[in-house]
Amino acid sequence: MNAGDIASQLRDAIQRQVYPVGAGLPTEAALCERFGASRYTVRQALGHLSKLGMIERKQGSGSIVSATEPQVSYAQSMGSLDELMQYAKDTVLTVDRVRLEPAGARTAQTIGSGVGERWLHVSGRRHSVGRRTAPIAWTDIYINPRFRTVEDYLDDKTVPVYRLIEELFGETVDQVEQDITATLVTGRVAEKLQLTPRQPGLRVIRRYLGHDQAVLAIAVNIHPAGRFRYSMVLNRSVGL
Amino acid sequence: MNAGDIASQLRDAIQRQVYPVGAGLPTEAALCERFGASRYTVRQALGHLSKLGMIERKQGSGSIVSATEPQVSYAQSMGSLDELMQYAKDTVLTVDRVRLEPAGARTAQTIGSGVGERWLHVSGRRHSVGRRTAPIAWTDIYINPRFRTVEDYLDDKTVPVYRLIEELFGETVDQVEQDITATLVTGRVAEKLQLTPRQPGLRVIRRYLGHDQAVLAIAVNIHPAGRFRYSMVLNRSVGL
DNA sequence: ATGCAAGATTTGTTCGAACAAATTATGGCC
DNA sequence: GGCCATAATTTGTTCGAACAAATCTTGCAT
Repeated sequence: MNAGDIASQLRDAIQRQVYPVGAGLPTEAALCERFGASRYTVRQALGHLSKLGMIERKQGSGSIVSATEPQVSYAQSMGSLDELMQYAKDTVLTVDRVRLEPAGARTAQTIGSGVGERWLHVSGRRHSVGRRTAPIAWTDIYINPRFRTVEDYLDDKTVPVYRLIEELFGETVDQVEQDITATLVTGRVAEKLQLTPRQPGLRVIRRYLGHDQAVLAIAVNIHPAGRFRYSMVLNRSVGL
Repeated sequence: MNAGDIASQLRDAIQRQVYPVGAGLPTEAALCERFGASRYTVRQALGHLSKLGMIERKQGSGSIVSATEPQVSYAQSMGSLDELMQYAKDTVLTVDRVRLEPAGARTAQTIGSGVGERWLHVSGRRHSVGRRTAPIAWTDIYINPRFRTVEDYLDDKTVPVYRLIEELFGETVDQVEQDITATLVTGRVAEKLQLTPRQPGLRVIRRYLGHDQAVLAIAVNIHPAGRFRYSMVLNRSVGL
């Protein structure tokens, strides 16, 4: 009997509650005898179930059933943060203004900072590279004052700000929180985006968090309808 | 030398371009000799590098270096499709209409079917459960005619349609494609959502794909601004 | 030179064995 | 009974070996 078959049979047994959740599985030695397989093969099968999240194994103690169904999860296939941004490689940020300014009440709410904290505020338009088209987004970036010296490196517009922070300060972005809402594009932003006012748009807020959950930077993007679509593909994956 | 050390040394060698990307790694036998380890141990180390996405292995051919750095990926933490939908558990779908109707040109474009194909079209409003609030979405669901008999099971409104298909037909949703765009909510939809016309909204299209990339169903959700926010948290992870 | 078949190479899978490390059970001592 | 050292149990890791499956190489026949 090969590893796959053994794993399959054990999975069935667990689902038929031959081994209920919380109960122990037979020992490796016992399974070897039952299936007439070597310990290597049995261990491969058990390792598979473990990866599926159906059992937990503990040295010296044994294996216990932790779930009756594989812990499926849908993982977004994303190789890097650039893919999260999707357009980073093909777009250029044209900086309109850079200022170290105190957060107003609404801004503090948006970026989760204290009112009056002086974060570096970078704003500008994001264009497709190469072609002379209307901008695809208006961007407001709020950078933690700890990293305010990135201001001097904003020339190279193809490098995302979060990457600048990573490289210049040795920080790593460990987590990104992203919110997407619908909004009405009006006033100055509509003008900058060469848009007739009161058009619908996508408001994408990204919070870049460091290893200790500290906020490194926040980017607020306003995308006019029709110029941007947020796509993702989620694959069924098992375990993790 | 143990498996971890071997993996670590090979990783260093790859990063120092002793084995450049595209080039082949030494064979297992050679690595056994070099590190004075058994083939089992060497294979464990190679398997680790493979999981990290740094090498690709092919039976009969050998291992080639595919990347100089571990392929870090930002994985969306999502235990199930219900989490992708986010609101499934706390909302109820009130079905307005169910019809087997031929796809028009625009609908066929949206759902990726042929014009004239008769898909089961379910439309309705999605409410928060319990409270008498304005609906948070207008939903159009297009179901592959293969599964049109789910029509008889639509009563239990808390069960998402994709789950009905999974359970009734033994299908599994292997992939979900999701597109988010901004839109203007007008006409009949605005009315059904108790909305003054020309409000901005979020248009979320989800395509549920089976194991052979076959389209099982498509859901189009229109969320009025302010009543819905699409949030996600992405964690840095290595390997996948 | 070309094409194909046989052989060599390389990774994939399984076996039996041995020891290490962690946990649990046992038994004696107070 | 309670405590602690010891033994037994169980999983973790590694070894050497053998064969299978996929790929590549070689050499022969045409």
